[in-house]
Amino acid sequence: MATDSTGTEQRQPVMADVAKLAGVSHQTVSRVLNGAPHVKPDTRDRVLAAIRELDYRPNSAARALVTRRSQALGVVSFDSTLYGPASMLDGIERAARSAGYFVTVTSLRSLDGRSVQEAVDRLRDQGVEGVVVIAPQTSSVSAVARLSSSVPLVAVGSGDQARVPMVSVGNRYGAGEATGHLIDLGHRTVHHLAGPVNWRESQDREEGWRLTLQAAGCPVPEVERGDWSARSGYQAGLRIARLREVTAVFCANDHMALGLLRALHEAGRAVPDEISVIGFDDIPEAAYFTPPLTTVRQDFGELGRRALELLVAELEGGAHSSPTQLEIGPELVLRRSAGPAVRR
Amino acid sequence: MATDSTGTEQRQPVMADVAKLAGVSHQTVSRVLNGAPHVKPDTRDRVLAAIRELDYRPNSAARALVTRRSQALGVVSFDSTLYGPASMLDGIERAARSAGYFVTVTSLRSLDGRSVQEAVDRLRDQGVEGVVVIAPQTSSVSAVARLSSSVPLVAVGSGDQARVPMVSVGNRYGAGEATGHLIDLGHRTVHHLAGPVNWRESQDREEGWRLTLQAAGCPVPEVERGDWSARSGYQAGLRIARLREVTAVFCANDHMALGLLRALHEAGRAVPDEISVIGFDDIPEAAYFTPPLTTVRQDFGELGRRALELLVAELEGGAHSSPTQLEIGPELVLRRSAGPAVRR
DNA sequence: ACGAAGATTGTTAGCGCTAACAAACGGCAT
DNA sequence: ATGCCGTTTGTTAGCGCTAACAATCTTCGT
Repeated sequence: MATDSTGTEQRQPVMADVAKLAGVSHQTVSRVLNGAPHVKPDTRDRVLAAIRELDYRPNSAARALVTRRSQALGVVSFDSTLYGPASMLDGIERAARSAGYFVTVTSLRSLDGRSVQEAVDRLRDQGVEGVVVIAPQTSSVSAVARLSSSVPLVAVGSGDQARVPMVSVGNRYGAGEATGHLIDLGHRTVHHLAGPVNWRESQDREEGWRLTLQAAGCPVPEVERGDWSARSGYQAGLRIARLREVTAVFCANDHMALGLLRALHEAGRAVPDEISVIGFDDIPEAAYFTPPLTTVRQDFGELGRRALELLVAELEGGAHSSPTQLEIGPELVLRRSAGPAVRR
Repeated sequence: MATDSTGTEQRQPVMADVAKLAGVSHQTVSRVLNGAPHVKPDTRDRVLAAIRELDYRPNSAARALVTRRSQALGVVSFDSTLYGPASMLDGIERAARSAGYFVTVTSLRSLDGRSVQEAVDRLRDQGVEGVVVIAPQTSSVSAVARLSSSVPLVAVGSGDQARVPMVSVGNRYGAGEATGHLIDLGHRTVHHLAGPVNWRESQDREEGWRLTLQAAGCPVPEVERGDWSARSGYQAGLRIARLREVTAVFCANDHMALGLLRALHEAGRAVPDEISVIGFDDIPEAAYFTPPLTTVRQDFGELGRRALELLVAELEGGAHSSPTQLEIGPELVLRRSAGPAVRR
């Protein structure tokens, strides 16, 4: 109708334009677009040709309005600058794309309950069909658990307390592996440089460490604590370097281990000859630390992928047949920063 | 109308429901929602109360359909696992949020023209109002330039060849600073560990290095080349360690510098006493390398933020008054990995 | 050759919202 | 009181698409 109003309209073509050009009804165009059955090949070809000729693009808002499906999923992430969250996001996005969804992200600086709730609401208002929350802190875990959300939601993080589907890594197990390895190496005990108290992953790793120590009958030393950053690891390292009895340290993540390594180096304490160090994460740089870092690898990408699969299953399956709590096993990667205890 | 069909409908409330409850027309509800003038405070309050009572959420698809605005922007990123892209994405998202937009991401593994074009198309089909392309490779830069896109588009990357608005860091300048610093320190010349040839940033940094060397009358040694990874830096380092005449190396990024540091250490070449090393990026870990890395800081977050501002200006300004090519100045950060040349 | 059962296409009615216009309501100058 | 103007509200049309159903055309058995 508008094609002839001024003659040179250059409005985006709509389905009706395609229909007219192909000599069919708009519904038939819709059928072709959606792969509906019962369209004569000949007709389909004409429609397709018309679509190409006009460079027609379906309007997603109109489709979303009537189908009530936006093809969009939301991700609430925490500081997506960090390697972990960034990798998970990446995994999520890839998996989403291959499942036919778009991903809308929103990155939080703080993970208190209100922020998470707000972010989820915003996303939901935008029409996402489901949400993945990258929720490592305990506060956010409980926030997620409390979420009065009307969208399907999956959490990636650590822990099993929340009442939402969640995929996480076996932090206790990984910490146990690392600690056990050091004990096997002959260390009398293993010190621990932990992450922030209010992070679930930090708690789990600490617990894994403690339990393993106890099971082996080793004394459980005081925990040093950092905030995940290399800087905090360095500061903790300064303290640890002064403790002559320390021969092995398990760090809750690689960044802190890096800082620790640096502090130890400055203090003239040789790694691994005097002190063994093990990290957690296996960031890509870990193999090039001085010395190369023995660490516990976790596959963040896989984590994200699984979370997304869970969400999609919930979205499309309807039936909640799939397990609602998933744990991915981490893996100890041996490098040079941990060696046998040597008594001098 | 549906509230009484089966009695216990639990369909999401729509504007009409709110209108009925507040005793006004749906248009008035719309007016309240959109802050239109000429609504009696009393009426507004009643509408607001009804909205709260029903927990009404406007349907964004319906709004997008009629307003032709989706409130969504797209980001095409390259391997958002890397620190740079991840930080830019983060900056973009934050800026977008505060400007009232959502961000839909799609992360590419390869940045050839077809992939970029496809990604932009996908995004556009989804209804984004504009797109930011994080486009560091030359192939993608030209791809972007060629993009037959009907959405406003801004690129973040390096270079000024493309015909699209772009924000980038002063790679030549930064490389010059680093190289100049080493020359000032008394080094006869500076070697260069470059990035992949087809990356624009790599080319620019190399050019900055070369020009500075030439300007100072220094010999320009053969370039070593890596692929940005610590691993490739390590391998290049193995080669460099054998070259006795090398006293200073400028690395095109921090990760390669890390690998180089490790190789040098293994080869027993002291940094900075025997060889000085400077990186580029200033990733958070750089300060904790052994030794702490002197490097050129670039503010990725700021880059993303600026790109988004440019896009929003284009979107909302209409008038293309703002400069269409922006460059952010990097900054040399002095740490311990670079020191005076010492002749022994 | 006739009707039933598919196959294929068209028609109609919204999805939930905003834009545009129309109507109703007040206040105030005359 | 009368009419004019600005304020406040309501009514009517779509936005571009899909769902549901109606209409038409084939094909085939008998």
